[in-house]
Amino acid sequence: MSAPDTIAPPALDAESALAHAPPGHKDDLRLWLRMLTCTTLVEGEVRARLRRDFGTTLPRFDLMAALDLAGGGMTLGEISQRMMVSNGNVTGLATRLEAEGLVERRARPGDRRAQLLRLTPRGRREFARQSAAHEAWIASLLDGLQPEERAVLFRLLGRAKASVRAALIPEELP
Amino acid sequence: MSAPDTIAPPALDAESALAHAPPGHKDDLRLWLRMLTCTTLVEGEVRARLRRDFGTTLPRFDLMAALDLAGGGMTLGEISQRMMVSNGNVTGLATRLEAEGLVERRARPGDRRAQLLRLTPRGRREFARQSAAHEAWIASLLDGLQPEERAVLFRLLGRAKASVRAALIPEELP
DNA sequence: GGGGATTAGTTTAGGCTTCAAGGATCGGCC
DNA sequence: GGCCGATCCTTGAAGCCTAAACTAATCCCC
Repeated sequence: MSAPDTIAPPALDAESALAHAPPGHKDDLRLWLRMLTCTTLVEGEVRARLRRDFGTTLPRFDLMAALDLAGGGMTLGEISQRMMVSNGNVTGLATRLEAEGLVERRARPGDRRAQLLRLTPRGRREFARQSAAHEAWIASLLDGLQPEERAVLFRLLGRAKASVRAALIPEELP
Repeated sequence: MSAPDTIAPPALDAESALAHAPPGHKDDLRLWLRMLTCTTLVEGEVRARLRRDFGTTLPRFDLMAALDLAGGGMTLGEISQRMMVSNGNVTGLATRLEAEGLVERRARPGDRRAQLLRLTPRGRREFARQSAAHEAWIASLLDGLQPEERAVLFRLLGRAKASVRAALIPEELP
């Protein structure tokens, strides 16, 4: 018998590395790792392009996207819920975007605790450019899928999302 | 006419917020946002549980998982490729894990540039505990999916991954 | 051998992110 | 009116992450 081949396989990601693992109850794990790989690939590419083409970052873009969608401004708390990040995180992002003149803080009438964040005109212009490019990037990255595949994938991801939320929410009650 | 209702809709995530946007070429965008939401939900829960139950973090766990799978140790470069993160990132993670006695650096025979990273016995024990819990968490989060749904989702995510890689790789040639 | 390109890893500066603690404000209840 | 708890936001410490510049070692081709 020749020497055992212990050279690591040239796997590119964790999910592929697990592809030849012994069978077991690891199907869910593989599914999760594949989803994560997929997301990481897209996200990394979007980050790189936002930086290269617009000199901005994904969190900044996400925050501006939220503001753009909600025409009337949002409080920092609403933003943090929408972006699924912590409060303090949004504080910092808002501060940097404000310093760049892309968003502005405004007092919310009748509540001196809260502040409404909204895009400045310049912020709106900037975001419009970024948003158009972003949409095209995503479309091109998913270009290899057939229309029906997209529809089924969309539906199944919705089912997955519901499954995760159902497993999550009951535990979050103190 | 009464005052306009400018209160933001109570959407929980970006994808839901987009659900009633005007139709257009935004299907891909919605698909992507749904995938991202799904991933973010799972990832956030895993992070929280790793912290709560084991006092560790997801990047640490991921690095140890890579080492555990590759019995003979991996170089920092291999790890950074597998985890799809930068070189410098792995340097820092390895340093922290080494300080905790969970991994150890070893010279690679015949190449004084590279070093092999491997789990210490204690690291292997720790990871075994964490890994078992992690696998159960994932299974419980995806519990709401039928077996056939999982199979189809797995296949379609594979197609999506291939699509993204195909759109990516040609551009990375200088 | 010697020299240039390549590869492995570290360092640095800056941004992102969380958790936990704290300050300010609001609302309701007596 | 005055207090108590809840809500909104900020701050601070620590870790994660990247890009870019750098050092050290190896490879290779002549």
